[in-house]
Amino acid sequence: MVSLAEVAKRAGVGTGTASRALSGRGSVDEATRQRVLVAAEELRYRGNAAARALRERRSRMVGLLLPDLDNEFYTAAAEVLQSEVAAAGYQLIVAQTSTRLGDERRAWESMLRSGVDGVVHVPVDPSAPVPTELPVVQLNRRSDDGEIPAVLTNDAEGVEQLTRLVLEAGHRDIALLVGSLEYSTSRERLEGFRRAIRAAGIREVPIVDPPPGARARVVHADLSIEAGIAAFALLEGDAPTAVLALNSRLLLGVLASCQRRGLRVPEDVSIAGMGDPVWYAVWSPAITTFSPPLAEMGRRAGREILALIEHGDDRDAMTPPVRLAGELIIRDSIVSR
Amino acid sequence: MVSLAEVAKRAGVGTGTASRALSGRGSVDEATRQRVLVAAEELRYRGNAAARALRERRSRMVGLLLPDLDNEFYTAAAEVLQSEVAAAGYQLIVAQTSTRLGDERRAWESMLRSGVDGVVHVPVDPSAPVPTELPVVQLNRRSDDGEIPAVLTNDAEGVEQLTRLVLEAGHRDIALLVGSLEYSTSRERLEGFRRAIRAAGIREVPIVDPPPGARARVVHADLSIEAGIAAFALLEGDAPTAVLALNSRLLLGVLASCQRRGLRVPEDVSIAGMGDPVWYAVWSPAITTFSPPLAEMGRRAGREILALIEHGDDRDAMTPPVRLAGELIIRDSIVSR
DNA sequence: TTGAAAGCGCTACCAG
DNA sequence: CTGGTAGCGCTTTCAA
Repeated sequence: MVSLAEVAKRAGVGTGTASRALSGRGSVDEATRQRVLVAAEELRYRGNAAARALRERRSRMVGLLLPDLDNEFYTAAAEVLQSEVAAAGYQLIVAQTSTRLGDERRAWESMLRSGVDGVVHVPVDPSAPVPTELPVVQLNRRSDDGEIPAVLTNDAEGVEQLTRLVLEAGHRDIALLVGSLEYSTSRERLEGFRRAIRAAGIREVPIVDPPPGARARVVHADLSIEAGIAAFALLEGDAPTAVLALNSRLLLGVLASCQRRGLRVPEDVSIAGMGDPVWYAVWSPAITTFSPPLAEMGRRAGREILALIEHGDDRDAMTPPVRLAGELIIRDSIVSR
Repeated sequence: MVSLAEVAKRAGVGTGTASRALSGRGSVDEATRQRVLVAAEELRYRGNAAARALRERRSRMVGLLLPDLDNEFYTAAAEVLQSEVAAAGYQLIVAQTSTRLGDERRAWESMLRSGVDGVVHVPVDPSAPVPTELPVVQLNRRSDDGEIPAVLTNDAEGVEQLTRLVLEAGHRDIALLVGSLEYSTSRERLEGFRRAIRAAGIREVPIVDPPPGARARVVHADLSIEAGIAAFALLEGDAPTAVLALNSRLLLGVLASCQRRGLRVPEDVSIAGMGDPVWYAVWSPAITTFSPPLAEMGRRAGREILALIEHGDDRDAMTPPVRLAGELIIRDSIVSR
């Protein structure tokens, strides 16, 4: 590894001058600067990130803490986030929180040890404390601690709209498949759902022995195909005419269940989704869905964390959370009754 | 940030002893070690990664250079790779190569500047030189430079099997949709395809004005839905009875095209895919596909890069490339003629 | 077993 | 404008 001292020697200057010439900070005679630049070029000088980080007390690295790298919902945001921070000269360090239980704490620890300047965080356990010693921006979901800056979408309104769409199509026997209430997103989505059904005068009924008639059932499930199948099985023999499955894997589970039982979509069961993985639009029927602006959210989270890092703690400028509106995409999976 | 010196002071020892107590290297009296451990705990000592990296001349960071974070094909491997290196105490730094042209070079530069100890690389431009100053393991594809260790799947055999499946179903008018020949994967897949059709006595014909009869057509396309639609359009009016679309987005494009033109799958057009995104199994018809062991590949790439980093340059031990066999998953999208 | 001290490569300060 | 130098926090000799 070629060091600054070697560049300086070759250019016939001191390390201080070489440093200033390369960084552009402080004044250097133009001729001298050129000599240094040439020497650096010839030696293929790249600098030593660790030394710089040690001296400057900042690493120019941003951490991304997410539940799961293999999830189009997060990676759609991560892609843009990476570009955003890279454009500002930062590296992105990625760690996953939920491969095993207790991993969120562990992931935070290793993030902190790595010396990142700030972290973009998709929380899993909303009650877990979030480190206060460095800038943090939460993405998509938020912790119970409402003081942390966050970039979210309008989950409640989105699901409310989606539900209204179903109601307006004449459905009166509706099921909602949603994640654990632990998540702020699930709570907000449920809230949106309830607003819509209440406004339509429909009551929420228990899953076991539900009374007949106009009704809404809510099932909480893990976000997997299997959980979607299991959740739909709970409605067994008394299937709703419309299902809102607020996660692509849950939705896939519902789709699989319908196939197995010979229920046609959307003729027998209308379906609405959340997010917009590429296959939604091509499925037959194409899936009607509420789609958060994931790319925009990733970009915004990147900008916010960079701003927090570079302009220090004007976090007041950002709380309360940024809400970026999602899009209601009406396709063919909801049919009128 | 609490430093080692502070821990040492609190424990009443020198920094050297504190360092040895914490790292476990070198001998320390058990009682002293306990004092240090307690002091570190009380002070919530985390250490300074930059200082350690500077001193030890290694950062305990691994880079991952991939075309695109928003692609289930890579992220399926990335997820496992991240866990693997994290378990060994390494951080994963991610950079994307193909958001804009020339980005691969740029991404490499910033990787190198960041001081990672090694890089797992999914090459985009196979002719671009790969840095030799640090360990590199290529994943899924390889550069023209055959000396670089790589973790691949058996693309050629896989596609050959897939093609045979189609042939055995009686198809004699087949199209292959595959990526640019630039990619080693595409070349290998094409080779597998050709082996199979040759063995069956079927000739490859040009896309424009193809002669009728038993024939195979090959279309190269970008890996997007739109490109899939465009590629299928090239076969316009003279559609094959079976299509191998060797990428999930290309396949989605074919599916979309078939829908628009009222072609039924698989009755009118049989389809075979590559990879295994979650929706393949639930689609109707469920997609028959050749699925590389992405998780296993990610794990292996992680192990190889760690081995290269920690046991130095016994790269000879690994070249030639590791091939992990994929799985032929027979479902319902290919029908007999 | 232990403490003192050198030095990793860099930036920023200070004197010239 | 420039070179010398201190010092960021750590690990690793080296003597004691």
